Parts: sequence; C-alpha cells; structure tokens
Amino acid sequence: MMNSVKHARMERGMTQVQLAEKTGVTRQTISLIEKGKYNPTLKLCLSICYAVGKSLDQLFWVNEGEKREENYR
Amino acid sequence: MMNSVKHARMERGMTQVQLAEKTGVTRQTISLIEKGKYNPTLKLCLSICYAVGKSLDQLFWVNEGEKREENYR
DNA sequence: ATATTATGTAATATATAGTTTACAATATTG
DNA sequence: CAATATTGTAAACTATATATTACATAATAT
Repeated sequence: MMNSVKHARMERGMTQVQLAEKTGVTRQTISLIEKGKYNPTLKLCLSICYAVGKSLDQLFWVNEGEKREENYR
Repeated sequence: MMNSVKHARMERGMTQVQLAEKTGVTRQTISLIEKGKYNPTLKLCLSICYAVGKSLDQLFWVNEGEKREENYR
C-alpha cells in the first residue's frame, strides 16, 4: 500500500503532527500510512489530499507495474 | 461520500454482483458504497478502479463545491 | 553534550468497515 | 401478468482502521 503522502507533506514543510491535526487523526495514524502499513479510509485519504493540496491519484495511485495493471484503461 | 461508481459500473454493463465478485467483497458492500452510505477502504477503492477501468479521481473525487474546496491546488 | 522536536512502534481499547443471512422491493424479460 | 434477475436494507457477527498511552530512537537546535 505504497503512496506519496510523506513526499507531499514535506514539500509543504509540514510535520506529521501538523498533518495529523489538520486531518483530524492521530500522529500514529499518519506515520503508519506513510510507512505503507495501513489501509486508510477514503474519507481520510480525501482529508489528506485537501491538507497537502494534492489529488487522490497524485497521492494514492499505485505507479505502473507496482500492482496489477491488467486491465486499467 | 458521493461517488460515480454506479455510473462507471453500468457503463461497463456490470451488475453489482459481478463487481462484487471481481473486487472480492459482498454485493451489499457495493450497494452501500454506491448509495454513498459507506466510507470504503483505499484498497477497496483501488480494486473498484481496476474492475471498472477508472482512476481514483474519476470515481471518488468530490465534484467542485460538493465539499470544501478551500485550498485545493 | 544536552535539551527539544520529530518520528517509529508496541499494547490495549474502541469505532466502524465488511460479512452473513434473510427478506422486501424494484426492474426486466418472457 | 407472472417469473426471474437485480437491488435495497436490516440485524448480528467478525475483521480491522483508528485512538490512547507510553516509551524508544533519530534528528535538530541551543
């Protein structure tokens, strides 16, 4: 469950605590998501998107080949 | 938690049962998601994307004004 | 070096996503 | 219309996302 949350957060100069506050979850939750050890809820994904100014695809779409791309598009 | 899963599914001529099978969840889960009464997991969102050949943004990004667009982009 | 800030991670608890079974209601097709 | 397929929904259950508390380590600053 890889993603680019960490990269986007640091681009914005935000700390995990700040992102956690802005998205209304715990610092631990953010940490686990960035580490790819968690499968977040769509609502939380969207909150994170708003907080760092990126879209779902930009943050959570798995890059080519990383997962099955069988029949996409 | 509105989305365009139903529309995308019907475009593909799929039934809820077929989409459920292809994504490995129950028909009820699909129904609730389409009805906007559920907050699905990112993993499930991605499964649905693969199944209907759309991206996260296409299926789950909230349309302009529907939610706070405060500071996106 | 030593505070202080930022992050990783574990244990236990709680909320909620997803299942199972079942039945009703609405299409759709003969 | 009647038969069948498709969808909505409810209750009780299970799995897991997230919270809470706590401690350890890495980084940065003083």
